[in-house]
Amino acid sequence: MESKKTGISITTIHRLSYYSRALVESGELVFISSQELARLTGLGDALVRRDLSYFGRFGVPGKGYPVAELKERISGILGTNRKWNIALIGLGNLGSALFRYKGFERQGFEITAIFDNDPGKIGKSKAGIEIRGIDWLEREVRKKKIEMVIVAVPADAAQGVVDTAVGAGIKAILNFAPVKVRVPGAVNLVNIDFTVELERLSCLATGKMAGGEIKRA
Amino acid sequence: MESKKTGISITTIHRLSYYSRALVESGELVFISSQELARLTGLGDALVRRDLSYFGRFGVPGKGYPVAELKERISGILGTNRKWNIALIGLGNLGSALFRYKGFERQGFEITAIFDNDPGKIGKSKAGIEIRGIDWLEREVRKKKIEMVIVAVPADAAQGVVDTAVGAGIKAILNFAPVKVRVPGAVNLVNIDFTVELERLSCLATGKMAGGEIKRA
DNA sequence: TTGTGTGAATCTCTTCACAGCT
DNA sequence: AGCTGTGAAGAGATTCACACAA
Repeated sequence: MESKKTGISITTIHRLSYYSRALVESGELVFISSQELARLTGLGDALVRRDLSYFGRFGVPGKGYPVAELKERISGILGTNRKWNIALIGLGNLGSALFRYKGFERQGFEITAIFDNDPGKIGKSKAGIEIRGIDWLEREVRKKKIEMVIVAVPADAAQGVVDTAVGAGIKAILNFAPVKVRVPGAVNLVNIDFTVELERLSCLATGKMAGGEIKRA
Repeated sequence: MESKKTGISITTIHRLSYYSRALVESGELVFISSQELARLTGLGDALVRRDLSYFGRFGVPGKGYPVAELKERISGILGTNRKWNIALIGLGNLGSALFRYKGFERQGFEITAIFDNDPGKIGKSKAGIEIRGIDWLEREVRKKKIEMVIVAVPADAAQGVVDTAVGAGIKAILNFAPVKVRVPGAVNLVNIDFTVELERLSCLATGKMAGGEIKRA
């Protein structure tokens, strides 16, 4: 299950998102050079070329990369050339904000089911989606062909709902709860942890550290 | 300005947050071994020791690290042993959710000023904090000793408010807008980009990539 | 001439393995 | 005996620098 020989590293994947965004912003160019892409993303041009070389060689010497094809290749890799049905678990402050967040739909991500354990919310609807208890998860996953869940519940409930999601066959989880949740190796988990990021920031802002300077990203 | 000889890397910083959290969960131990800390965080024990060695040597062979001192050291590095006054810019869905987010206060982060450009919101109060237009930022930063801002505005407004914040002397910015914002070298910027993380997840879930497997984090 | 693709060099992070402290 | 701290090895990631294609 671990990496074999060749492989796109996770850091490259991360940058692909930025290239993708830069391409949208770059307007109506037909070709774009690694140097221009580097400028738009704040990265080095050699790194851009190295990253794009994983797709096989399709840059044109003297001109750059064909923008349309590049976009297509990247969205193929990122999985944004298709639709993803997502279940949102937890409709508190954060969950509600995420539900209304506009950035998701544009990339083919759509929240099509909502779960919460508050009896006051269960049965109500939000933008046409009925809010269910977590015990409905497995049923809804099957019925609505859900492949991804967003976990926006309190820390102490997170492992429980993640286990339920894994039990329902979910293979992709975006977790906002500030805890280390455990999943089987075959399940993909990405964490977004506000507290950790704030701490990273306060650390940087605090400046000089014991024994030296912090190396910037 | 770049790293000199010794320096704590940004990846180490990131893990310090996890150690910190693990220590809180670890209960009333007096000493904790690198192995135990590794188990709690899912990391390797050698890595834990390497990370903690940046603080100078204070682990006790045969016993482990003194928990109380370790906590103190880590919060000193992370800057969570003090209070941070934060301005929230943008009180939309996400901004409102962040304002009510409980996880911040516990670490000494407190939102003490709120800015928005919606005339319908300006002048109103939220939990005792009056909502101001962005033109009040500099005044409020001075008056309330604000050192950090959270940017939760739409993508196209982000660079503008970041520039304003930088102009007001802010040196630490947590940006939620899904764009690459530019800041002077002396300003610390941390981005939390939901779209990028979702794409990372859909990429992982899409599985085999062109030319090979993805290497897991 | 311009800009790709890539070996080789460099730099950084992680793991190994073990000397030495308690 | 148990566990830290760290040199050295290993694994990756990034940058350099240049042959080569259009």
